[in-house]
Amino acid sequence: MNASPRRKELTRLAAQLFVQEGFDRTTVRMLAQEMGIKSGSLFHHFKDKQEILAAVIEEGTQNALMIARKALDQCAADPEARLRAMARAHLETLFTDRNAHVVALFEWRRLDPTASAHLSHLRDAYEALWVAVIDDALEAGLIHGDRFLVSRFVLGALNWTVRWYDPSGPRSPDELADELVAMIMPNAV
Amino acid sequence: MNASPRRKELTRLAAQLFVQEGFDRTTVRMLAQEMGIKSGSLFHHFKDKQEILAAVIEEGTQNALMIARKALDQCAADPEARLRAMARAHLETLFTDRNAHVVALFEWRRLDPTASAHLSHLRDAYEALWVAVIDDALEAGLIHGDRFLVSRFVLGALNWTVRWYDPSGPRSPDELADELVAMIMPNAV
DNA sequence: GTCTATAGATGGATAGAC
DNA sequence: GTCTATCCATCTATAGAC
Repeated sequence: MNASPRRKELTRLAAQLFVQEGFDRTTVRMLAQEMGIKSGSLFHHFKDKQEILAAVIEEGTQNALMIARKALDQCAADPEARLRAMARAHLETLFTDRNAHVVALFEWRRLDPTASAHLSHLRDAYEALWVAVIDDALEAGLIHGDRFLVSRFVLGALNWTVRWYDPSGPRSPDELADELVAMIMPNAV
Repeated sequence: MNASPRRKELTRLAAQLFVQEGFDRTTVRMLAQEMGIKSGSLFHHFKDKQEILAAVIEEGTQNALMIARKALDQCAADPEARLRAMARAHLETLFTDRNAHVVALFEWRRLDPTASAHLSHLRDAYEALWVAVIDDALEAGLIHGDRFLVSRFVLGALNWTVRWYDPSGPRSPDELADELVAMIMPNAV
């Protein structure tokens, strides 16, 4: 839709608040203050609060998709390397880029049905990327199990890091990703 | 605290609504209606909405702890069997017993600091159970990695099932748990 | 594009009768 | 222990001036 630089910046600030407080507890007054305007002015940029959430989630999922594609493009065809690259990319969008992807994952249910339907193809595209990479690893015999189950377990393990991992701690997001891959692929290096 | 049968029943109903709607979107009027009383009467049983959440989360964590302990008591000392038992117990409290444990996991951040501090020992006891079981599997050489990382990855994979798994589908929670254990322990049966 | 002002709705919680 | 009635805070969203 509308993707003015101004709106992009406002979306970025909204994402930050949504992660800190959760969507429901974030008021339009809080959003406006963070953006340096009054709450009434906010509705010049967004139709309503729902549209802000939709913008954040679209941004976050789009971003995750782009980062993952770039990561896959830059690495070899080796299934293990590709799996590692996906895990790293996922954590990068959660902790380095920050916020918007976290909102997409944890506040998806707060989208109204229309917005959810409109954005689901983005989420599906991202998950399809994962299933393809998992598939390759399965065919190469690196891991075993059902493609969808493995994908969802791995994504669950990665997503839940938001609840406990401190990116300013001793371990980098990349190391974290590598540890997860090592856990499910014990025969590799 | 107070654990009258009446309060237990109200807590159970509250858990159901909190899972369906989320804590923030659940109003005291909705809670009262589900309980068959008027909203004013609710405050005879609970000091405020926060106390309802605390009751649900205490119930959910307590329950997870009990189920897990019982499961461990009933199985052999074999590390693989114990890990499988823990995974099964975890999914059992999420999908069979239902609701209260889901609230404990997904709405913990909504607890006020006092309640959170008061309940954290329960959550810690449950996680300690996990770390101990993971530890045994590590020492037995069944899996590899850091004890805390493995625990959190596994718990993350299990917790995230709430977002996608349909317990009324073809796969039972026990089968799901077994698939996860197989994923990280590929050399076992 | 931002402001002030406020409408209109809904939320948590209380008081006091029964 | 439940009811009715209601207070009061707060929230989303709108209207119209600048």
